[in-house]
Amino acid sequence: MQSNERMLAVLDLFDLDHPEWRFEDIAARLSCGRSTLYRYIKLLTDAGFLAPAGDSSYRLGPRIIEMDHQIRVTDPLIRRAKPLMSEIIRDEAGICLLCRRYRDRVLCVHEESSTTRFLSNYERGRARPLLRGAASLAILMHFPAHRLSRLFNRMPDEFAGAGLGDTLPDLRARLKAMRQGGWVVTESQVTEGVTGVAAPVFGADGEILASLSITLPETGVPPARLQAVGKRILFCARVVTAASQQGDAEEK
Amino acid sequence: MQSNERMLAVLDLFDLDHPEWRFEDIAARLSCGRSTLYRYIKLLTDAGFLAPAGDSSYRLGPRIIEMDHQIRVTDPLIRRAKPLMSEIIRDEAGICLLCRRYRDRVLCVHEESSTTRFLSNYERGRARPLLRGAASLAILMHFPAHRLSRLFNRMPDEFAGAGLGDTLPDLRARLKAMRQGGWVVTESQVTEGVTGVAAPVFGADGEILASLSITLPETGVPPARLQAVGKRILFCARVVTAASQQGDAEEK
DNA sequence: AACAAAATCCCGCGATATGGGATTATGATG
DNA sequence: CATCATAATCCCATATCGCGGGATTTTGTT
Repeated sequence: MQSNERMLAVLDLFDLDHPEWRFEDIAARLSCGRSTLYRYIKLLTDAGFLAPAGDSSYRLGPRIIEMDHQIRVTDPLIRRAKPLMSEIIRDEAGICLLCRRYRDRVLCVHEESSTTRFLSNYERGRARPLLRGAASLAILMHFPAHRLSRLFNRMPDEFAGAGLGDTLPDLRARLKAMRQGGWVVTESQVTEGVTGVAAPVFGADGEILASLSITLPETGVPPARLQAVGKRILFCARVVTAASQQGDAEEK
Repeated sequence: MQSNERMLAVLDLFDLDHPEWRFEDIAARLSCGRSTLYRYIKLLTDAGFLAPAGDSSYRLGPRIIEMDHQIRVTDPLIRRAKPLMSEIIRDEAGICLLCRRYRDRVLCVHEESSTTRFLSNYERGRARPLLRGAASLAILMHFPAHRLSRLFNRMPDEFAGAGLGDTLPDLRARLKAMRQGGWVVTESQVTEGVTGVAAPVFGADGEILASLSITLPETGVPPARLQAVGKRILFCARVVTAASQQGDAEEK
């Protein structure tokens, strides 16, 4: 299996820092023959995944926009969480996020914002480190043991750097303490000057699936208020979890 | 070239009406061997384009969300139009849309909404018929002659049904009249009870590229107000066009 | 019309994609 | 834990086609 991988590798070149690629640069990066690459690009362009951007350059294409809309409208997790998230930000100025695991990161898959908009650079479609920020930690603290081991052994320095522990037992103890709190609170871990409050959402199989969080546009939030926000977020996360388990049961 | 097409054909199965596919149904639809299809699905899943949804079912995956975000943040057309669109809906209750050609339809690629939210079923990522609605007509009226001929000859009934003309000369005359107005106004053509006002955006090559429009949540809008809105939309569309031409010139 | 660059076509052979059977992994149940 | 059914992966030889550099055509600019 080579050809299909190579074609998908073309799409993998596009990211926030390199949103547009010239033909020759793609060819050089992927060590591809000219004819072969023109063939891949023609296929991807015809399918809408790439779009010509002039001067033998290409950008990601409209089919992606269309497919993202399909996800937004039909994804069961998003549909279950959305009304709760809308209600959350009715009461609290901030941005409510639904995030899920994606590779070794956490991806925001839905966002609801109060009318008081403020700058947050964590929005739908944005992937973030798994080890920082409430939305991520709410997922990490429920990681299955073997997965956690594997991850820790792969990047111990990152765990230490994030203040999560220098050893695996240390890490486990910290995550256990977080779990017992039910929800996570962080300040300025991802975005300066904000407070994150997040709780876990589980899938039908009982494994960690996502997190529901709110980003408040301030730090130094009074404990009583944090408690109230945390309880609300936890409550709503549990509703989503229950809906997922019920929804899956009904589909069988 | 067969294998890559077949793999992309898997992704083409997913739409709003069929957001989730079972393994056997994909296999039956695409007349694919089991091993082959498992291989495709593994590749697409590993790359993030598909996600397992339980019971041998799959949905579109997180990489799409991520790539859509990349488009949203980096696409030059969207970036140029966005501030103008934000300003438009500051003055007018409604939904401002940026739409572009996509196959034989028109796709909404960006949306700005005033705080007074109302139901519109035309949103970012949603493709619409090329022959109905202001956003579409603003593009159609500037279609190059040969393209228009080809399209008309492919579906004359649709043009007649949309009230655009029974013959090609008739159609051309109507589109010419629209062009001379500078912008297009439609009522309830796509969504009941709304008025659409749209103007064309051209690319650096002078060809029609997109349309900028606003959807007002009412019909029977007084002519004077329509005139003012139309002028504003046209002005902003011209700014985007000029910015595109300038932007492309600067990049050379 | 001239020219340069971009994109497409050509072609034969070596690489690999294929698919059905065999095997392994997984999840549910008792 | 054992059993069983189903889902997913592996195997393999052969049929298919993907490859890439040169040739050719198309496109855009002057």
